[in-house]
Amino acid sequence: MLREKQMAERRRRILDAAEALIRQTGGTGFPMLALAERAEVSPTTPYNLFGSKAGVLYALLNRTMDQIDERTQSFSSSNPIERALEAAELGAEFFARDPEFFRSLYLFLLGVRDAVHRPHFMNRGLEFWRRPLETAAQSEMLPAAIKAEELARELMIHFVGVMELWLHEELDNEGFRAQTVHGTSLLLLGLAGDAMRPRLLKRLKEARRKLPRDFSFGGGAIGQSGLKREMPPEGIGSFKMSVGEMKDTR
Amino acid sequence: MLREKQMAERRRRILDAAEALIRQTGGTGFPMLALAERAEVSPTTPYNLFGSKAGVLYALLNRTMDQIDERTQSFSSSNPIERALEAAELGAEFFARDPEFFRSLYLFLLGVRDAVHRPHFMNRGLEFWRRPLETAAQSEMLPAAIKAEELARELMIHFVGVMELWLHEELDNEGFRAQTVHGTSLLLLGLAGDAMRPRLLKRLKEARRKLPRDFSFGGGAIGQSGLKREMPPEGIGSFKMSVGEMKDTR
DNA sequence: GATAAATTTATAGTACACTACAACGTTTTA
DNA sequence: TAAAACGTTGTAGTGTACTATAAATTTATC
Repeated sequence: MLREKQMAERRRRILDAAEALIRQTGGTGFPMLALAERAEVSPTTPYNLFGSKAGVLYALLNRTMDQIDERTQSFSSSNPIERALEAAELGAEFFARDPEFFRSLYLFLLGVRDAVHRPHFMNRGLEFWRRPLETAAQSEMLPAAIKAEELARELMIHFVGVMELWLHEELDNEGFRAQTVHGTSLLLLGLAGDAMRPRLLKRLKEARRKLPRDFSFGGGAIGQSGLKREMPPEGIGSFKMSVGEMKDTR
Repeated sequence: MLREKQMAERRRRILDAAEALIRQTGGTGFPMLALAERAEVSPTTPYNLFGSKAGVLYALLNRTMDQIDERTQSFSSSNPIERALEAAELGAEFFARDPEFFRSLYLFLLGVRDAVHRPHFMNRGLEFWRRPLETAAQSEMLPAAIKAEELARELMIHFVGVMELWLHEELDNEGFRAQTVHGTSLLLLGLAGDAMRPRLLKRLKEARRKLPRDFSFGGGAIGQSGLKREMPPEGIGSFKMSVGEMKDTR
């Protein structure tokens, strides 16, 4: 009993320390030793409790999402399609509200194979998109061509794609929100009945205005696939150590 | 002149070695020293030529895509919507045809901040989706609510999202293809005129049958956000070293 | 209160990416 | 042909995640 309580306490301290370090250093590049010191545990304890650095960060992400879960419980609209749009705005807003923190976390976690924490997290994401569509199943809102679950999955997939651009800074916060709403509207548009179409087209057009103007990514062509020098003009230093925000690590 | 030729030759050897090592070891976890040895260059040369391990891998990815670029140049259909569906199949097929290789590469590169190679690569991806829609701009195929560029971007975003699931093995090759076609159909459905709708609905339904049956991810709930033990039953060993396929590195 | 059980701690060690720098050899220039 | 410019090489070194293990400490049990 006491044992478990103390373990939970240590876990909490470690996650607190990790969050503080991310905010302080602006990335996940902090040494595990610094984490242990700040959490006032031994250097090996984070490994005992979370298995790896990725384990710590996934647990932190999950905890953070717990804290905000309440927000996503209530939708003001009674129409499934409207609720899906609400979810899109809510989802984008959630991450865009704390960009440095989430970008750091995701940039690290996206490239990580983690069979422990990731499934929980992905289920949670799917659930987030499924909820607004719940009543759509029995209502006549959705045509027979698709099930609510299938649509939820498409909405999540789109969101993941937008997120991927956002966290690589190919999309700013404004673009993140706009692109999410834009794609969500577009995905819904194909299924909506004539009654909802005008509403969705309106949302599409609104979001469209806030989409990034230039649809290309910085940099551009750098010669034929490795036959020329593909180094940045000002030298290597500028990107050498920016790999996943980590100094060396993994 | 000769100098450049030799440098290109060294680059080629390094990329060849990297590809061979990935196929041999089934991941990107090989040491840079092994890469240098296999390419018969000094340990520091890959850093001189590519800046980092990520640089090597991005260059390799780009080179690989060069080799297959021809394939994506021709579409058999004259209808933009049909061509977009062709692109969806082609895109999924391209990666699914060599899953170990691309999964390794992406799992590493997704989590990496790289201002040098990534923009080139993303532009290339966008171009891939833009091409089938090229003639859609002047034709009456697309409604005024959206531009071809905007649609191309949505298709790419969706593809990126599907890819993210696939490379984390939350989608197998079959699911990758089906989900890509499914989402592409759905995105197009909202914009298609009445003439194309039946065709798209048919594609949607076909793809739907091949979608994964269970829409949840393995693992599932693991207790309240880090207050309980979140370790795998059989111990830590099974995932400790699977972080991004790298042993330590970055 | 004494003993057993479990887990944290401390320490030392491994493997790796990446860096710095001086010496070398090769290519280019004059 | 001589000299200069340049990139590669070799080596040594830094910082990091992660591991192994034995000792210490804390908790649970009798």
